[in-house]
Amino acid sequence: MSNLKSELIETAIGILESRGTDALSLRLVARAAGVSHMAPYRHFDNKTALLAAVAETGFRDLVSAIDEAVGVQADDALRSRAIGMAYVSFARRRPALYQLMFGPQFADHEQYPGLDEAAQMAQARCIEAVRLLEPGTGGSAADIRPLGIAVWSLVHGLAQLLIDDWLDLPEKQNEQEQLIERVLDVLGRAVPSAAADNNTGD
Amino acid sequence: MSNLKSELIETAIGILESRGTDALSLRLVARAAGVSHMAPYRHFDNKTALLAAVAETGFRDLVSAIDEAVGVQADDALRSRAIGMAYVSFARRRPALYQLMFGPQFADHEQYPGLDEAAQMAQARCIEAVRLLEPGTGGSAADIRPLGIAVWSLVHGLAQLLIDDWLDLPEKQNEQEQLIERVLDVLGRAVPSAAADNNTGD
DNA sequence: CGCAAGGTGTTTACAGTGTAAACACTATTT
DNA sequence: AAATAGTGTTTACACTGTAAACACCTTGCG
Repeated sequence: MSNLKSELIETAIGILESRGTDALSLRLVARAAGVSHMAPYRHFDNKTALLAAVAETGFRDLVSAIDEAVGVQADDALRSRAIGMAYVSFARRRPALYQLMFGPQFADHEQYPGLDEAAQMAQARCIEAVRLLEPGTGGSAADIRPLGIAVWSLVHGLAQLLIDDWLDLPEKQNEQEQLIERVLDVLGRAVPSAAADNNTGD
Repeated sequence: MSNLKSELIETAIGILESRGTDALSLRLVARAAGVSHMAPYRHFDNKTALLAAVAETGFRDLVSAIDEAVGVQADDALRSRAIGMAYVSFARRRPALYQLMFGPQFADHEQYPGLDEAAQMAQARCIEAVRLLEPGTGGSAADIRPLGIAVWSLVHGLAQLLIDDWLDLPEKQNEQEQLIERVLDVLGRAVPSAAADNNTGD
């Protein structure tokens, strides 16, 4: 019963990651899956809908990657850092997928509820990273929002800049990772103090 | 003297901002400029090259917007914040252009030197924002790098998330801006302390 | 002057794309 | 047994990026 649908998604991911975004055409996906070029339309309204399904899978993979990395760490501060690192690592490991996930194709991504939900789960991990860093502030849920957004923004922006090679990194890989850690730690340092003084006078 | 070349760039920007990225085809640009669909090839190697020229213009506009906004402010801290706000405002004002600028089309953007140079100028503004926030540390140029990257990442990521509507913002526009300011201020708060302790023990 | 050369634009042609329409087969429901 | 819904196919169309050949118009040089 419609094993084709998920097979198309997997095939699409395969093409995306092996031959790049430009090569990802509906017809190629169909051909690679061994069906006629119109078969995908029985399972997806149009190309964008297939891409949305691919992106949703991507978000779920991202969340899994974060959760795995975090599960290992015991200390709160380390777990928080691990979230950021896992996020960025995922983006670097699967750049084409990541770009698709945040691509401009899904202008009104509320049209794709699964996509939206999966993305919110990713965002939730960023908010969690903030919570872990807050010493013991229980109730100030309203003030945590800008911090959560800041974490997501930093981590997402860094991922984008890394993927698109806008930063000129050191060659050695461990130096690269050290630099990335330092960038992430900038926010890590900002968060606790932020919890202390939450109203900026302006 | 090839007035067509710049006219194609302007026409492309016009189409991009009025009808969106998907509508931006070489043939439409040519038609809108009143020439045959092959004329652009006399001035650009291919579609990507035209898009690169468009993106370069975008980066220059971004830098101008930042410089204008900053020129008004006197206080260092305010100028630093103004840089971030100008950056994000630009992205929100011209979303399609901004997406193109950072789009995945220019995989090896070193192939387009003008693009790369213009983008580096934008990055320079972020590094400047960090310098302005540093009280009086003169020589620690090496330590400023992660901070500059963090600023660029934050500001870029926030712009992307805003444009693609991943954040659910408050309706009122001044509340939106206040939220954005708070997000940017998170880093503003992190930077001075970062200058004090530059080696994270790990 | 004549004429080759190069720059700029045009027409024609082609393979590839997303998608609409009509059709075929198969399983399910009534 | 007959109607229906689901899943796949073939055919067709408008549109895309780009290659090739051709026309024109300037410019420099003998």
